[in-house]
Amino acid sequence: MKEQKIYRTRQRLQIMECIALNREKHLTADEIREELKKIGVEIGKSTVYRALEKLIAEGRVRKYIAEEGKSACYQYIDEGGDCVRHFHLKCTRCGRLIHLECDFLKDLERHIFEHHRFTVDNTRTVLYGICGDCGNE
Amino acid sequence: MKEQKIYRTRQRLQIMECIALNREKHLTADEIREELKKIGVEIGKSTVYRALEKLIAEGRVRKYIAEEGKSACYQYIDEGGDCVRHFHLKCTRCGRLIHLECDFLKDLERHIFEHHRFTVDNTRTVLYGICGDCGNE
DNA sequence: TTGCGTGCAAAGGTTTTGCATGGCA
DNA sequence: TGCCATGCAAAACCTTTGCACGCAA
Repeated sequence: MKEQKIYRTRQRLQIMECIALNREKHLTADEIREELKKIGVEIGKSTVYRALEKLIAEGRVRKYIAEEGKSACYQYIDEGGDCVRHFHLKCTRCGRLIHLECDFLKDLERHIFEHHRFTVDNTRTVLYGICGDCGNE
Repeated sequence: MKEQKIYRTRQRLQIMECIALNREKHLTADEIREELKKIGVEIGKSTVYRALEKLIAEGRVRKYIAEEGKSACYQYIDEGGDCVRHFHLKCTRCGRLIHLECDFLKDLERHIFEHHRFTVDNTRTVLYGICGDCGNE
């Protein structure tokens, strides 16, 4: 099992920059291409998908399933930030992303590790559901 | 807004029976067709999808979306039963999808609802991480 | 007889892959 | 120079839709 070198290509840097600039939103693969097109940059579809794949593997980008049937969304993860530690809840109705710092979730991690031999990675895990505001309607 | 009549056709009954027999698993639309083919029954793709759609609307079947792009899974809901809901764990190394039925997760749902006003939807939530087998290497 | 259901093929949409070419290190 | 990356088109995938025909009630 050997590590593969990762080249810093123009495309990869621009995709990364685009996501970092839009860190408060979350973009689909195609929206990333659109954003880049606005500033005169064209990048092939497959390149975007392949770049995102690597960024997710590196833990620099988080992938969301926005809505069924629709395309996935991607969002920048601030390095060293709190997001690496806490959990995320995403409302499937309004799309809001809630950052959750809570000891109960640490217990969850421990429980799953001890009883089910599985180490949860919360940089990739998102809990989907309905937030309080949407549930009250 | 008027109710639409629902006919009890051969296909619908067989699909329902197939899901009910496999209640401890969850099947994709195509797996349902495969199962039926084993006993010499052939049902068109679209029929299966359309039947499942109605069964979900009736609350007789639950749909799980483990991963975007991949096929959805369907599972029978026991009437009056305990609603054996489960969560999914996915190993990001070997790709294995683990079905987790565990009371701790019910506690998690309750906790998040009571303390954070958020209703977790376990039909589309997947916890990512490293499974025991991969972690030991 | 009415109108919902079926099944085929085709369409739709997102993501992946094959392959020749390009470019980082 | 040796690989990895790119980009195009094509393929792969799951799901939905159009339409003529079938069948439950």
